[in-house]
Amino acid sequence: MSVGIRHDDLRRRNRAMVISAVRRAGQPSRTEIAATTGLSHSTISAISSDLIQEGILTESKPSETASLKRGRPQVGLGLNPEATAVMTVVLSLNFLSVAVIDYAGQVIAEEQRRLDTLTMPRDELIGECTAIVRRRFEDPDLDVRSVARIAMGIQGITDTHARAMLWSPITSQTDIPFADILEGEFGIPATMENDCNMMAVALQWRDPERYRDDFIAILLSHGIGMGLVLKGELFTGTHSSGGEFGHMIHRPGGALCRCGRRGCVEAYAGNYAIWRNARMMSEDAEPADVGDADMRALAARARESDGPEREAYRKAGEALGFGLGSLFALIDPAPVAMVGVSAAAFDLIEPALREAIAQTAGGQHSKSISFDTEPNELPLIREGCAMRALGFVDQEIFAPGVQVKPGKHVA
Amino acid sequence: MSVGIRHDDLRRRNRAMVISAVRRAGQPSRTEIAATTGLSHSTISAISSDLIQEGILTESKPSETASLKRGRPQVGLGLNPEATAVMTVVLSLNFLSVAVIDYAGQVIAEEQRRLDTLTMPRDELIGECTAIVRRRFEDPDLDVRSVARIAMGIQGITDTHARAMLWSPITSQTDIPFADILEGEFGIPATMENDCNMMAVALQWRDPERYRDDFIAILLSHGIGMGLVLKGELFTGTHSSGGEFGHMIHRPGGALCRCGRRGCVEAYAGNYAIWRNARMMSEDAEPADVGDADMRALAARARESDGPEREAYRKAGEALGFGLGSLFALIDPAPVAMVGVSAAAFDLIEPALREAIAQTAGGQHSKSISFDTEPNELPLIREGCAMRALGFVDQEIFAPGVQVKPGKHVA
DNA sequence: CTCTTTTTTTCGAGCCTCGAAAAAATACTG
DNA sequence: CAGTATTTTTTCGAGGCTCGAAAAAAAGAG
Repeated sequence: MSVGIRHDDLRRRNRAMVISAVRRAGQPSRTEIAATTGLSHSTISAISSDLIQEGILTESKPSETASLKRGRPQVGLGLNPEATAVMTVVLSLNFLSVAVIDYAGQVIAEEQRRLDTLTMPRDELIGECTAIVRRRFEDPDLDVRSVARIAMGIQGITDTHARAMLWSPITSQTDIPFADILEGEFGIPATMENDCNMMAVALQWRDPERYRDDFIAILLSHGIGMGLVLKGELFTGTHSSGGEFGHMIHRPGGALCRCGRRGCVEAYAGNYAIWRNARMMSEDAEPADVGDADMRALAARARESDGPEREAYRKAGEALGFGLGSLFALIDPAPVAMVGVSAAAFDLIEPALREAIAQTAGGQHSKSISFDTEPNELPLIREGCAMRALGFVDQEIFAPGVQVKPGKHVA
Repeated sequence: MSVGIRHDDLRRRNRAMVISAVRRAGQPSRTEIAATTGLSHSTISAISSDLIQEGILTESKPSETASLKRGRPQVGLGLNPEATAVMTVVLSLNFLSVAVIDYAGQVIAEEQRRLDTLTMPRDELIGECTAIVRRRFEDPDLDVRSVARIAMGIQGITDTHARAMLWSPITSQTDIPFADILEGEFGIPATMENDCNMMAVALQWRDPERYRDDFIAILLSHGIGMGLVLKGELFTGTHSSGGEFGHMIHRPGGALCRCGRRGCVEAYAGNYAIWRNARMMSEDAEPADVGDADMRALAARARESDGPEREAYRKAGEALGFGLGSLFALIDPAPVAMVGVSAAAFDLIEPALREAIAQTAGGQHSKSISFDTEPNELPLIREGCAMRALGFVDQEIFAPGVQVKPGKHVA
């Protein structure tokens, strides 16, 4: 069962609520905050004056929404950009990037770097990651002590506690405890996040109307990944980052997947699988890396004529459709965002995908399921990491100590 | 975002915590409750003396665990059986049962009845359900006003809010708002629960060691159903009861399922599917009802000789294995309880099932996944309904009013 | 310049939890 | 059998938190 509520938790939680309301709403007045949180004006007044005093919030004086109304004008509350900063590190295939983000969410410094992740030995890979972070800290413009959190995102499987990369397609290395490494190196709390989960987090912030309580973000790239939000919360597996949509079984004993098994969705819909089918290679052919440019050229050819390229995309759509259908049997249909280079070829994928879904339990709603596409995953992953890190800071700045004890579950 | 915590919520929640601790632990002393909830002894003392005064808890004097220790002996706190009562109604294929359960969880009255659910018209089906409940209320031994909740369980799909049956294999009727019907008829709050979810709830109470944070209950009967507990909480779909494991796609375009689609797991592992395969009928053959006795005879024949019967169970195991494998790709492996008549034939199913799982993303753990079997689902469903109803009562008795406002989700 | 309206702050009241100390209830000891 | 030690439970005052009501502040309207 979850633990009882102590008297001191009360303030802590309500402070959290106020900060979260401000981060979400932009420049809300105290009155608006009182309305959305359900707390009384007196309480909001007390909490926000504390937060301002502590330098967490700032009053953003007048102007803004031209006050045409009578009465005392509202004064907006905003996050103080200088309250603290966070750092994001995103490691993807052959590419490493880092960014420093202020408390209000603005990027204040960044650096990107190409490197050959696939062949790189373990130590070198870790070394590159720590080095790029170190260079940011050496930047004289940046006050080192202002960085309160590092969130690292990686393509691959991470553990539930967001401490380590367990497996990744971008390197042959496994089980790298990046969070511990970064914390040890820089003495700043760090987490290791799954790329697709961060995409989902970012979508939630980018378009809260559309991506709110339930939605799915699917990465269509070299591999197939998924970030899933259910009832407003990121869904993770019980041991790992979870949601290995790409490795649901599409055809038992079917095409060879990069993971070594057969018949996974990814073995039909990953870049290498589309490439393999478009070239009419065997379904057992070893998965090969395909560049984004090659994939775009492939899509162009598929649009031109009805040859094996188009058929390859059709097969990808079918695999994705049946996979989504099975998923929808479990969680009910939800809006889907397709992200990554093959999302730019979604026009080639969609017909077969919808046809497949229509044959599944999700089928009755197949027409109403809406798809969005976003070809570029990296900015999304970075945004997600930033929001995640800021979220942790929000929770920690106001909660000096006093964390819930690990309790048993509740009925 | 979720709503702020009011000062009065504090007591409400801590009262809930105490009641829940007592329901879970049996006869805990105040000291034990203080330990598990993390609240101070003074607080527990205050809350429990309130609860005793209100007739919700009782002090179960001494004896019990022979107090060999020095010092003042602990006095156990228990639920007062007379505090209130709940009623469960379970509707399954050709069978309707009702039970009255006291606040401590003991059955105090019950009635069961056979009826032909498949052919029964809508009004008659509803009429039978209300009539059996009415008969309980007419029992002079029962104080009508003591029943505070009705939980109805049904095989089939229910909506997220536990108000209505949307679809069920036991009748051709759809969208029956049983919760509203019972509330309207008897003026007592009611819910409409999915059978497999209730099985999962019951398992959690029966064996909290084994079935705690993450586990799966699978109903192997006429159809294939699933109840899923993740991170200690019942997992439901966003619109429906969710977890339609039986209708994940095993083989695209494959065998005909009772739901009208093709290739579902159920079309290979449901009773009718096993029967169809054992008789070497076409996979397109219309699903037919098979009695439990016939299924037991089939299993016996399969054990005797390696004929089509054994092959039918093998196919069922394969379908279940690949389905579980896909599920484990999404949620990580967890203990599984197999429930229902075909769980008694699990020895015939298990080899192929494990072989299939080994070929999937869950494969690396296939050996460590443990299966439990329970051939009789009805008692589980009833227990689950009872615990669910009592849980609601626990929440409502101490929370007179003051419910959280429907809020937006939190970061 | 005064009145009206709206936002924000102030202030006392009422709860709630906590820690410390007291009270209660039993086993151990000689 | 009386006194001591030990453990559980209750009591009591202190400190904090939120709330509602009223006051204060800051504008536009007339």
